[in-house]
Amino acid sequence: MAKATTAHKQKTPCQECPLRDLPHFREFNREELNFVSNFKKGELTVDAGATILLEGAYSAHLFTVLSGWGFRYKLMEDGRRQILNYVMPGDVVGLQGSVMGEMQHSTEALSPVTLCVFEREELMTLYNRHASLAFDLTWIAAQEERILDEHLLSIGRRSALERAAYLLAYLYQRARTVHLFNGSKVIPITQQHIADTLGLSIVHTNKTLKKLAERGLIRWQERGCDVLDDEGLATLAEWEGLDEGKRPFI
Amino acid sequence: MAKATTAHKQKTPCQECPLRDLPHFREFNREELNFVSNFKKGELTVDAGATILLEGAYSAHLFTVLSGWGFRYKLMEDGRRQILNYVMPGDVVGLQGSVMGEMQHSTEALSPVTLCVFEREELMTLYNRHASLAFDLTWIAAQEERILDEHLLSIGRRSALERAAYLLAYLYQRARTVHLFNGSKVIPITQQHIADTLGLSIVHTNKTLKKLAERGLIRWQERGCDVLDDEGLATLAEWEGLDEGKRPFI
DNA sequence: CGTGTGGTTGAACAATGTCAAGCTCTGTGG
DNA sequence: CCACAGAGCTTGACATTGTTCAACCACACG
Repeated sequence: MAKATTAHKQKTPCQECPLRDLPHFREFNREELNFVSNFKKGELTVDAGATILLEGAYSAHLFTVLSGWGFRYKLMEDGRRQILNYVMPGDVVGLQGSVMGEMQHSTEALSPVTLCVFEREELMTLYNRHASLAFDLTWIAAQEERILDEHLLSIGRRSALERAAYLLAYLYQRARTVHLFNGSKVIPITQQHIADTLGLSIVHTNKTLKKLAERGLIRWQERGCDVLDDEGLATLAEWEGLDEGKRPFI
Repeated sequence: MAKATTAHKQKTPCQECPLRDLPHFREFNREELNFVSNFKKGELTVDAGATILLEGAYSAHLFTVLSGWGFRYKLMEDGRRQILNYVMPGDVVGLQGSVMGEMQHSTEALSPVTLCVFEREELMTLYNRHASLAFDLTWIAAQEERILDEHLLSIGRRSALERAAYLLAYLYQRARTVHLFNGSKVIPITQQHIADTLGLSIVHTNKTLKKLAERGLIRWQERGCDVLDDEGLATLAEWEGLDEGKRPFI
C-alpha cells in the first residue's frame, strides 16, 4: 500500500527507448518517433505495491510501462477484489480514463515500475496529426479486449486447474516476449493475486497450484511462481498461446 | 444455425438514421455525417440464430447494428461456450477483426438483425481524414473494455444470484437506452444463453432465475425475460448501473 | 526475539454441477 | 386433424467442486 512514488523528471528520449529494440514491437518511422518523444513529458517510478491509478480518479496523465510488472483490478464495496489483467512493458496504462473520463478500475505495481508519462490534454493532437498512432491506440484497446475475452472464457468455463494453468502460461509467455525475466524467471505474484485473478478462494488456489507443481509444470518459489513448462500448461488449459505477430506501442 | 442472411443493397442514408435521433448518441456535424454515409456500403439483414461473424474468419467488412439483438461468444474444442457480451443498436461488430486481422470470437443474432456494412479497406481513410471519428473508434473499444471488466468482476466474484441479477439489469438498462423494447419489454434470450454468459450450468441457472422471480424482480416469459425491477436487480448485485452520458457511434 | 505476511493443511460445509426424468409448447409430416 | 419430434423449461436426487474456518509453519523485518 506504500504510495511512495518517486517522480523523476529525467527522461529517456524515445529514440533511445530500449523497448524499441525488441522484435515484438512494430518499428516507428522518424516522424512518429519524434512526435512521441515530444509527447512524453517525463518518467515516473513507483515502488512495488504502490497504486498507479485509482478507481474514480480523473487523471491528467496517460502512461506507458517502461519496466516492471503491475495489475489492474476492481473492488466491490464489501472488499471482494477481481484482478482484470496484468500490465507489462509496452502496455498503456490509463487509456480508458483518458478517452472516457474517470477511471473505473485501479492499477497497482507488483514490482518497482517505471512509466513514461504523457499529457492527456495532448491526446487529441495525436489523433489530429498522426493517423497511424491513432490507429495504434485503437489497436491497443482492441487487443486488451481480446485478452479480456480470453479471461472471461477462462473464468466462466474452465475448471480451477485449467484456469490456473491458463493464467500462468499467459503471464509467462507475455513476460518472455518483453524480456521481463532478468535471469530470475519468476513471476512476482502472491497466491492471493492468483486467487483474485481466477475468481477462487486462496485455499483452493493453493491446492490447485500444488497439483500443477506435482505435475512438474510449475514450481512455487519464495517470491512468486516459476513456470517450468508453459506449453504443458497451455495444453492442459486447451489454450492456443499468444499471438506471435508484431504489435504497436506508444 | 440458419445462416440465411438476406443481403439488401438498399441503404438508408446516415443523415436519416433513426438512431441519430436518440439522446443517447452524440451528434455528428455535417461533414462527419457525409463521410460516414459515404463509408457505408449497404445494409445486411440476418435471421434470428444466424451467425454474423465466425471465429477465425478474416472479414472484409465491419458493421454497425441498426436494429435487433445479438451476442459475441467463444467456443472451446469440447463445446463449452462462453458468451462475452451482447450487441445492440449502435454497437460496432467486427472492430477487433478489422483492426487486428482475424476474428477471435463469433457473433450471432438473437433476433432478426439489420446491420450497416462498411469496408474494412476504407478504415484507414477514416483515420487519415477524420480524427474525431478515429477517436470515437478508440472510445468504443475502450467502452467495450469497461464492460468486459465489469463482466469479469461479476463472473469472478459474484454469487450465482448476484451474477444473474447483474446481467439482467445490465441488459435491461442497455436495451432501454437504445429503445429496443417494442412494447414487449422482453429480453429475447433463452436460459441457455444466460447460463453461458454467467459461467453456470443450465440447471443451476434455472433455479437461480426462479429465486429472482420469487423476489418479484423478474418474470420468465415464453420467449425471454421480463425485467420488473431493474433497480432492485442492480442493488442486489451491488452494481452501479450504466453510464448516463452520451456516446459516439459510427 | 516478537510480529506480520504469505504459504500449507484438514475437516466441515455450502455452492454449483450432473444425471435423469417429465412437462409444455410449437412446428411438421402423415 | 392428429401424432410425433424437438426445443426449452422444471424438478429432485446425488456428486463434485470450491469455500470457510481454524490451525500451524516459515521466513523476513524491525
